[in-house]
Amino acid sequence: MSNLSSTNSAKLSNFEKKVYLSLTKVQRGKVVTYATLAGFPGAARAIGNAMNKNPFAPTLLCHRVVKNDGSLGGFAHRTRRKMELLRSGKVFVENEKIADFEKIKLK
DNA sequence: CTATTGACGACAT
DNA sequence: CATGTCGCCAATA
Repeated sequence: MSNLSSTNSAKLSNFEKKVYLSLTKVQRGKVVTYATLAGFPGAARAIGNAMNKNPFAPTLLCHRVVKNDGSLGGFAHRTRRKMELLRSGKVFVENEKIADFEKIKLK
Protein backbone atom coordinates (compact mmCIF):
# COMPACT_ATOMS: atom_id res chain seq x y z
CA MET A 1 0.00 0.00 0.00
CA SER A 2 1.12 3.51 -0.59
CA ASN A 3 -1.30 6.03 0.74
CA LEU A 4 -2.63 4.44 3.87
CA SER A 5 -0.98 4.47 7.25
CA SER A 6 2.75 4.27 7.51
CA THR A 7 2.77 2.55 10.86
CA ASN A 8 1.51 -0.66 9.39
CA SER A 9 3.02 -3.87 8.20
CA ALA A 10 -0.01 -4.75 6.16
CA LYS A 11 -0.83 -8.36 5.81
CA LEU A 12 -4.24 -7.36 4.70
CA SER A 13 -6.48 -9.23 2.39
CA ASN A 14 -7.55 -7.82 -0.91
CA PHE A 15 -10.96 -7.22 0.50
CA GLU A 16 -9.60 -5.29 3.46
CA LYS A 17 -7.38 -3.12 1.33
CA LYS A 18 -10.27 -2.21 -0.89
CA VAL A 19 -12.38 -1.26 2.08
CA TYR A 20 -9.76 0.93 3.75
CA LEU A 21 -8.98 2.55 0.45
CA SER A 22 -12.61 3.37 -0.22
CA LEU A 23 -12.87 4.74 3.26
CA THR A 24 -10.17 7.30 2.56
CA LYS A 25 -12.35 8.60 -0.25
CA VAL A 26 -15.11 9.59 2.13
CA GLN A 27 -14.91 13.36 2.26
CA ARG A 28 -15.34 15.37 5.40
CA GLY A 29 -19.01 16.01 6.08
CA LYS A 30 -20.06 12.81 4.37
CA VAL A 31 -20.76 9.31 5.54
CA VAL A 32 -21.02 5.89 3.96
CA THR A 33 -22.87 2.72 4.89
CA TYR A 34 -21.19 -0.58 5.60
CA ALA A 35 -23.03 -2.21 2.71
CA THR A 36 -22.10 0.52 0.26
CA LEU A 37 -18.51 0.54 1.42
CA ALA A 38 -18.37 -3.18 0.85
CA GLY A 39 -18.92 -2.68 -2.84
CA PHE A 40 -21.48 -5.45 -3.04
CA PRO A 41 -24.53 -6.38 -0.95
CA GLY A 42 -24.30 -8.85 1.88
CA ALA A 43 -20.78 -8.05 2.94
CA ALA A 44 -21.77 -5.36 5.39
CA ARG A 45 -20.90 -7.64 8.25
CA ALA A 46 -17.50 -8.38 6.87
CA ILE A 47 -16.90 -4.64 6.74
CA GLY A 48 -17.65 -4.40 10.40
CA ASN A 49 -14.98 -6.97 11.05
CA ALA A 50 -12.53 -5.02 8.96
CA MET A 51 -13.20 -1.86 10.91
CA ASN A 52 -12.91 -3.72 14.15
CA LYS A 53 -9.44 -4.91 13.31
CA ASN A 54 -8.71 -1.51 11.81
CA PRO A 55 -4.91 -1.35 11.62
CA PHE A 56 -4.88 2.40 11.03
CA ALA A 57 -6.78 3.52 14.08
CA PRO A 58 -6.80 7.37 14.00
CA THR A 59 -5.45 7.61 10.48
CA LEU A 60 -8.41 5.93 8.93
CA LEU A 61 -11.72 7.67 9.64
CA CYS A 62 -13.75 4.64 10.55
CA HIS A 63 -16.35 6.79 12.32
CA ARG A 64 -17.80 7.93 9.01
CA VAL A 65 -19.12 4.47 8.41
CA VAL A 66 -22.72 4.03 9.54
CA LYS A 67 -25.57 1.62 9.12
CA ASN A 68 -27.90 1.65 6.14
CA ASP A 69 -30.83 2.94 8.21
CA GLY A 70 -28.90 6.00 9.31
CA SER A 71 -28.07 4.83 12.81
CA LEU A 72 -24.47 4.94 13.92
CA GLY A 73 -24.08 1.24 14.35
CA GLY A 74 -21.26 0.11 16.55
CA PHE A 75 -17.89 1.45 17.42
CA ALA A 76 -14.80 0.01 19.05
CA HIS A 77 -14.51 2.88 21.52
CA ARG A 78 -18.09 3.63 22.39
CA THR A 79 -20.84 5.16 20.31
CA ARG A 80 -20.65 8.48 22.18
CA ARG A 81 -17.17 9.04 20.92
CA LYS A 82 -18.21 8.22 17.41
CA MET A 83 -20.89 10.86 17.51
CA GLU A 84 -18.43 13.45 18.78
CA LEU A 85 -16.05 12.67 15.98
CA LEU A 86 -18.79 12.91 13.41
CA ARG A 87 -19.96 16.24 14.79
CA SER A 88 -16.42 17.52 14.46
CA GLY A 89 -16.58 16.58 10.80
CA LYS A 90 -19.73 18.60 10.29
CA VAL A 91 -21.83 15.48 10.34
CA PHE A 92 -24.59 15.87 12.88
CA VAL A 93 -26.43 13.18 14.72
CA GLU A 94 -29.96 13.49 16.04
CA ASN A 95 -31.80 10.89 18.01
CA GLU A 96 -29.18 8.22 17.45
CA LYS A 97 -29.41 8.78 13.70
CA ILE A 98 -27.46 10.73 11.11
CA ALA A 99 -29.11 14.05 10.27
CA ASP A 100 -29.83 14.44 6.54
CA PHE A 101 -28.52 10.95 6.07
CA GLU A 102 -29.90 10.56 2.56
CA LYS A 103 -28.16 13.76 1.53
CA ILE A 104 -24.68 13.18 2.83
CA LYS A 105 -24.25 9.49 2.42
CA LEU A 106 -22.21 8.29 -0.49
CA LYS A 107 -23.66 5.85 -2.96
C1' DC B 1 -11.63 -28.09 6.30
C1' DT B 2 -15.54 -27.02 9.76
C1' DA B 3 -17.34 -24.15 13.42
C1' DT B 4 -17.88 -19.70 15.61
C1' DT B 5 -18.27 -14.83 15.58
C1' DG B 6 -19.46 -9.94 14.57
C1' DA B 7 -18.85 -2.01 14.11
C1' DC B 8 -24.86 -5.49 9.29
C1' DG B 9 -29.24 -5.89 6.16
C1' DA B 10 -33.87 -7.02 4.63
C1' DC B 11 -38.24 -8.77 5.87
C1' DA B 12 -41.88 -10.54 8.94
C1' DT B 13 -44.46 -9.79 13.16
C1' DC C 1 -42.36 2.42 14.47
C1' DA C 2 -39.92 -1.44 17.56
C1' DT C 3 -38.32 -6.35 17.89
C1' DG C 4 -37.27 -10.67 16.35
C1' DT C 5 -35.37 -14.03 12.77
C1' DC C 6 -32.72 -15.48 9.13
C1' DG C 7 -29.29 -14.66 5.72
C1' DC C 8 -24.75 -12.51 4.13
C1' DC C 9 -19.52 -12.36 4.01
C1' DA C 10 -14.78 -12.52 5.61
C1' DA C 11 -11.57 -13.47 9.44
C1' DT C 12 -10.01 -16.58 13.26
C1' DA C 13 -9.79 -20.61 16.28
